[in-house]
Formats: sequence, structure tokens, C-alpha cells
Amino acid sequence: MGHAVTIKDIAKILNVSVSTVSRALRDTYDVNQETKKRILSLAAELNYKPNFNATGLAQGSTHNIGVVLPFITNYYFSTVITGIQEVAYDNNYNIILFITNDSSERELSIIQNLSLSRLDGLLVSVSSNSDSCNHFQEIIDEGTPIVFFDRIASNIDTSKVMQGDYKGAFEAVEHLIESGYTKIAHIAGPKGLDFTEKRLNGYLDALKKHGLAAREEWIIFSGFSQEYGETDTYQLLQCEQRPDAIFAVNDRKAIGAIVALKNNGVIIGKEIGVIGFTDDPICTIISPSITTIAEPAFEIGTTSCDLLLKHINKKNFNPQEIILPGKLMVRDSTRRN
Amino acid sequence: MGHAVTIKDIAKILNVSVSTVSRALRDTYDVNQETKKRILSLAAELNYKPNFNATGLAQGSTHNIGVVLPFITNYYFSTVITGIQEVAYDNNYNIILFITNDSSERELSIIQNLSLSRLDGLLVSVSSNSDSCNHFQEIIDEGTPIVFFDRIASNIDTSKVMQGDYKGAFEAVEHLIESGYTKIAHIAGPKGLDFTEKRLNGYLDALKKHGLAAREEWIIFSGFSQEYGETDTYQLLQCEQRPDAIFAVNDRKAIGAIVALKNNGVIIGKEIGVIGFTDDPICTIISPSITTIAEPAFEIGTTSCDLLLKHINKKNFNPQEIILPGKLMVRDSTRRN
DNA sequence: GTGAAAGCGCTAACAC
DNA sequence: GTGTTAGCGCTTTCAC
Repeated sequence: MGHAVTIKDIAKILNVSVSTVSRALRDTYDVNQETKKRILSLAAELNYKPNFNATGLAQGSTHNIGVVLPFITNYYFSTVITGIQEVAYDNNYNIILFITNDSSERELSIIQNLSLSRLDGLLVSVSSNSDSCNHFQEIIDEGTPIVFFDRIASNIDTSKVMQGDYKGAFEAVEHLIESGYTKIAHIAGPKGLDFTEKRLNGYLDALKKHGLAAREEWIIFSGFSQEYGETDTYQLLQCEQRPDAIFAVNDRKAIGAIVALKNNGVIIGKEIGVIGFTDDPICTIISPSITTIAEPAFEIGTTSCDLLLKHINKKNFNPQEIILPGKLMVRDSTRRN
Repeated sequence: MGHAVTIKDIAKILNVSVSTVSRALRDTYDVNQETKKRILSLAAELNYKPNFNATGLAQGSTHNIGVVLPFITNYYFSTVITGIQEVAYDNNYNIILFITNDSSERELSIIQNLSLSRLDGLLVSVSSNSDSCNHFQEIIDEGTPIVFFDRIASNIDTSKVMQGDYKGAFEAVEHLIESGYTKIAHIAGPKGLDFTEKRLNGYLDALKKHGLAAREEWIIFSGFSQEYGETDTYQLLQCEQRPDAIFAVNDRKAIGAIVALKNNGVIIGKEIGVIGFTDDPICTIISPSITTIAEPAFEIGTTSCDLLLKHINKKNFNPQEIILPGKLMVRDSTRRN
């Protein structure tokens, strides 16, 4: 296999010093144009590739960024990663992936075992039952920047990228109201999660604005899966006052609602309207197609990564909170005729 | 932030040499039990974490493995990655993710720009239009092991992990036949891709075994997306001899077929049966639910990663080809009543 | 059983 | 504008 080409080899061949080669390669301008050219062309010819372990050791940067998130097996997160990857690739950074399975223990263990020496920064979406976020603060204190996306740790002072949860929920509910629904239920996520709260508030405020009642029995907190969507919906159908529309915290639960309603012979749209949140591709495939708020997943990824790169490249970069708006996608599940 | 704890610090505090610390930490047995204990407990107390840039530099291993694949935004690949991640995590390896967007140019550029010095091995699923695979051979020749999964480069001598494409397809078609369908069409993937060929052959052989005709107009090659599934199906409906069942190369195309048939008022199952391949969760959500061959995506991930680790840890590990069987999931799209 | 020292590939003072 | 040198944190001969 022969050993990989190093700057030493190049230096020897060209009869210059390693530092000259290093400087030429990194475009430091106190290098003679001629020798620089020779160095670059020889490097290209020899297919020289820098050893990042060495550069990392020498100057403490690795061009690796860590991405910590609950899952990747859903549309939203896998699209976010694709966005992150796009920006990272363009800037010559690599993505190291950590999956928490939405378990805070796993998250903690990942973070604590993280070898920061191999990471220039971290992009994270916290797991839903994360009670404390001290471990993140410690990382930041040790000098590794973090940018939170989607599921943020709100008490930590760093950049955050979110979708417009409040506004999206508000818009979703307003759409239901404008479509003529008046008894609007909300099947929410687990309590205590930031974005769940925001969507709930958007829901409540939209009702308030239009002078509609928010009955306690119409608001159900549970998990994020389709199964919870189903059981929540069965519960709603038992209510003393049956709702005529359901705002689901995400598309998975909206799908669960659709399934439950179908099972009970309820005509979706006409009798009970359903709206979700995410715009999972499945929304257009299922019948009836599901009205939803499209989350800008890809942009969340690119924006977060951009921001992290800024934190990495200028320390003391001022933390920013960016909220990317969602977009109402009207489909059959909220059509009354 | 203070600098991170190094073995030097530990050595100084304990009044031993760095080499002793290094040996103790790595469980090399020529270290006094007593001093070893003291070293380990101090390391734990100080929250010592090895600098992998340094270990990488010193001994040429990084505990990073690269994963190169076309997409992550679908059920199959994201589940495979989750499997890979599970094994990597347990063995203290990190995953570095590279997404080719199914473009062979991008793939080539990724591979050529790969800094092998930061990778102990590579897990790859090639992009569909990859004409040449020399770049992979070069990587292997330079000493970095590769394991292929799913979409393999068949002419390269290294370990490969696949699902039972031939057998799965055979079983799918046999299921159709046993369900009473006789005029069975196949909407395939693009020509020239290994697993597409295998599924095609499984289809052909199952027909042959049962003495059924394989008409050329019933076999359509196109892309993998739902849209192709739709257009392929419209084309089938135009055939002189209309087929009474469709074997789709994957679930996405099966969904396309379902949509197209619904649009044309065809009763799925009764008039035309549809079977897919993958077991995307959507199969159970869509109506009618889709019969399919479940791919062992998670196991593909864990198996590939296991195998790669073996290649990394013993050079000259003998390449293995592992085929993991799929599983027939019977649902409504192939029920005739 | 332990220490000294060289070296992995690169960067960054510091000379000249 | 270029070379020399020390050093990043760790492993690994080679002595003792």
C-alpha cells in the first residue's frame, strides 16, 4: 500500500522546507508565487491529502461536527440531516452522527463520553424526556460550541433554530375555524417539551382570538406515535361534547386520528376535520390526504449548520435564535364537502 | 475552560511516567496492580478523555467509520443507519456520514476527497448510476477496508451484506400465483443495478417454475420513485393483454401503482393484485394495505458494521457475503375477495 | 515493572 | 520569503 503522501515527502522532492509546503498548501501569502505553484501542482499530482489527525492535534480543530438527535427514521429528522450534510460538505466538514433513541440516559452517556477533541462543534436536538441540560452547558463551557435545532434546551445561551411552532399552530387552528369547524380538539405531545407547549399555545390563542371555547377534555397529552394518535382520538369520540375537528401535534398522530375515525365510520372532513404538522410525504399518499403545516426541515438543517460554522470560526459570535416559518398545505382532511 | 486533562497531567500528579499511565489506561498487563488502580481512579476522577487525534496519529487508527449511501430520507436507509449506529456505539466507534444524493459524480468526489487518515473503514451502498467502481478498489488497496451493503459493487473482492433479493422476489411472485393471479407484470428499477436484476430474475424464475408466460410488455424498467410507479402502471393498463397482478420492485413504486389503479377505478386485490418490496411503514397505513416482502433493514446495518469491525481488527479477514432473508407480509392488496 | 526518548504529520513561533 | 525547531497528546521501542 505504501504510506500516504505527507508534506515531508513534498518538501524533500522540491527541496524546500516543510513549513513552506504547509504555508503554500494553506494559502498563507508569504510564499513565493513560483514555489507555491510547484508545490500545489506536485501535491495534486501525488494526490496529497492532509492528515486531519495531525492538523487536529497541532491546531486543535478537526473539521468534524457532531449531530445528536433522537431518531433518524422519520421524514423530519432525516431531511434535517440531509440539509446539515449539504452545508457541511460544502465547507469541508464531516458529520458524526449520534442517535439517542429519544432516551435521556443514552443522550447523557453520549455527551459524557464524547471526545471533544475530535469535534469542532455540536448540533443537537434534545430527547423528549431530558430533564436537565447541564451536560450541554458543560460542553459549551469547555469551549465547544453547540447549536440547538427543533427540540431546544431553552435555558442555555447559544444559537437555536426552530420552526414557527406557535405561529404554525395558530395558523392551523385558524384554518380550521375559517373552514367552519368550531369544536376543535388538540391531541398534543408529552407535557414539558418546548415545542409541544408552543403548539398548544398557538392552538389556545387562535381559539381565544375567535371567541371559541377550549374545553379541557378536548386537549390530550400523550406520545408522538401513530398509536397515540389513535387512542387519543378514541378518547375524543367518547367526550360528552364531541369535537368536530382535531389539530394533531404532528402528522403521525394525525394519521392515527384518520385511522381511528375511519374505524368508527366517521367521514373525515365532512364530519370531523383533521390537521397535522410536519408535511410528511405520507400526507399526500393517504386517503383522505392530510392538511398540515409544512415544516422547513431541510432549511432547519442548513441554517443550523451555517450558524454552527459561524460559532466555530469566530468565538464570541453572538448567539442567534432563528425561527423558520411553516406553510399551510390544504388537503382533503379539512374539506367539508 | 482550562485545557483538557491529558496523561501528562495524571503522570505528574501521581509521580509516574506518561508511558506508565498510557499502559495502565489501555490495560497492558505489565503494570503494577497498585499503581494501575491509582491511575485509573485518578483518571476517572479527573474525567480524563483520550484525545483521538493523538491516538490516531500515533497508532494510525481513529475509531471512525465512514458510511456512504445515496439517501437517508427513506425508511430503508435510515433504519440501516440506525442499525449501524447501534453496533458502532457499542464498540466505541463513531459514524461519519456521507450522502451521495444517488449521484455517481458526488460519490466519486466524496471518495476521492476522503481523508483516509481519519477513517478506519468504510460502509458503502453505491449510487445507482455508478458505472465504475475503481475508486473503491483504490481505497481498499490503500489499506482501508470496505464493506458493501444493499447496493453492492459486485466485482470488488470484499465483504457484502444484502437482502435476499432473488429469493424475496421469487417468493413474492409465488405468493401472487398461489393467490390465483396468472398474468403478472413487473415494474422494475433501472437496468444495470445489481439488486434490480436479482429481483427481476426471481420474478422470471417463479413464473417459469409455474409455467406462466413472461410477456415483454409486462416488464417495465424505470426509476424507483412513486411517480415512476404511477406512470409504469398507466402503461401496463394500456397493454394489449392487461395483467392481473403487479410485482413492484419496491414499496414506493407499489404505492404509485395503487394510486394509478385507484385513479382508473380498478379494484385493487380483486381485479389487480399488487405486491411491493421493503415493508415501508406506509404499507400498513395506506388503503388498501400493501402486501410486501419485508427487508431486514436494521439487521443489514448491524451485520455490515459487525463485519467491517472484523475487517478492521484482523487484516486479512476473509471476505464474507451474507444474504439476509426477507419476509412475506400478506396484506389487502393481494386479497382477491 | 517503569522511564526516557523518538516519532506519528502538521502548525507556528522564531530566526535569518 | 524561507528554514529551523518545538510541540500538539499519545504510543512504542529500548534501556534499565
